[in-house]
This record gives sequence, structure tokens and C-alpha cells, in this order.
Amino acid sequence: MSYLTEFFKLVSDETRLRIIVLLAQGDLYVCQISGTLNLSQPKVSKHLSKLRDLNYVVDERKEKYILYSLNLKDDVIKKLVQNITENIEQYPVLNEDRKRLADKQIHLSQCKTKLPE
Amino acid sequence: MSYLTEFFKLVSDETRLRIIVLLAQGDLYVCQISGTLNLSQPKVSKHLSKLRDLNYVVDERKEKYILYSLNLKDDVIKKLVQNITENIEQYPVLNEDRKRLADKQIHLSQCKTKLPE
DNA sequence: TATACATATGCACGAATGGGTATATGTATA
DNA sequence: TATACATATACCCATTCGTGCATATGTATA
Repeated sequence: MSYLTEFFKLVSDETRLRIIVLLAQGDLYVCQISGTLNLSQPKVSKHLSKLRDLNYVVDERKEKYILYSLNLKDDVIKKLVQNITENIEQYPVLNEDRKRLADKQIHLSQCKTKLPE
Repeated sequence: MSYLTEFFKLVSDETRLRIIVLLAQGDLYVCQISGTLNLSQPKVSKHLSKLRDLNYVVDERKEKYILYSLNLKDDVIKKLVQNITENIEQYPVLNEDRKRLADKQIHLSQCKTKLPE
């Protein structure tokens, strides 16, 4: 499968699209992602591992936590993600995620201890 | 499913992505599409009907033939397709399709009678 | 070193999907 | 009006995929 269709298959799942758009707004720990999206930890973790296996995100351990960040290579895809982020108000689900991400109480709800740094 | 993920699911299939990129270069009859892609008529027809059902293409009968054209509404998606087309040399499969489309002998190979107009 | 927290993975299952082959439908033409 | 051409659809099958639940792994701390 080509790079384009591989990426499209990934983001054809709403959870993964939401994760990618979240990470386009900044690096995040798993508990911040599952907290913001209000999804179970295993569910988020499985989607993240799929993204990681195909190299669309990279992870870095920080103490107990694991920080994920976006790792897009193809310019067309980078531009696509950037474009979605710039027009995020047009996509209710993604826009709600953005708001929830801005709310510390919400996006930290699944992180029970102090974050690194 | 949101508009974005619906579209991504469609183009996560390589055949459908190829069809969309072909149509981005101009309207085409079914036999021109299957000729250019060198795929069976039922296969192309099924993918076209999926695209049509979800309103990403529209069709218009012309005598024996049916002409398909792109019908994208979302600006982010329009821009994405445009971007792919502008960078088509980066995507071997799509670029070969473009070349085959330019070759009358090839793209008409599955149309046995004179085209309308 | 036992315990709590953070994350990853294994297993089982139902649902959706793409493709091939055969056939149906629609249209022009001899 | 029979026939060829253009396109659509039905049926069957194998495969993939997302999810829930349970559990394993890794890390810090009491």
C-alpha cells in the first residue's frame, strides 16, 4: 500500500484522527490523550501503537509516563493535518477535543500523579 | 462518522484514490477509468457507486455511456486532492495513471464504440 | 519489597470490506 | 426486435478491523 493510502486508512478511524489532531497541537502523555478524549486507556494505547508501528508518531519515556509526538514525513500529509487544525471549528468533534485539551481539569483527569518536567 | 473520516475511509482504498485523482484531472466515462487503471469493469463500477452513494462524485448519462465527475464540498478535502495532484510525481502509482490517461490507445482500450460529443 | 500508578498486550468476537464471477439493466444499432 | 455494447448489481467468500475485558510489563514510592 502506498504512503498516502496507508495514512488515509489510519485516519479513517475517528479515534486515530482525533489523536493525530491532538498531537498536532502539542506533545502529550497517554493519560492526557485518554483524558481529553474520554476513552479507555487500552483503546487509546492500541491506536497509539498502530500509529507508532507505522512511524506516524514517536514515543519517549519520561519516568512513569510516555510522551507521544507527531512524526509526519510526507509534505502533502503534513499540509493536510495543518489545514485541518487551522479549520478545526468546522469539525465539531475535533473542536470539542481542542476545548477539552485547554481545560486542565479535564485533560489531566486520567493522570493521577504529578507530570514530569 | 464525520465528513473527514468518511472521506479518508473512501480514499484508504487505493483503487478509489486512483479514481478520485483521475477525476481531478477531468471528467471521465467508466470505460475510460477502467481502461486507464486496467481494472475489471465490475470492480471500477462498484467503487464508483460507493463514491456516488456518498456524493463524492456525480454521474450523467450520455447515450450508452455514463460520465463521472468529482463533487467535493469540503474545502480541506478539495485542497488535499489538489495538493496530491500538484505533487503527483511523488506518488508512482498515481503518476503512472496520469501518463496512461494521456495515452489515447490505453485509456480508450475498454471503450469499443465512438464516445459522445 | 510490596503497592499504586502508567502503559502495553493478548484473546475472542462481531461487523464491515474488497474482489471475483455471474447476471441484470439500460441504450443504440443493424 | 435481436444483438452488441456500457454499466450496475447480487451473491459468496476470505480477510481485516475495532473493541472490551483481562492481564502483563515497567516505574516510582512508601
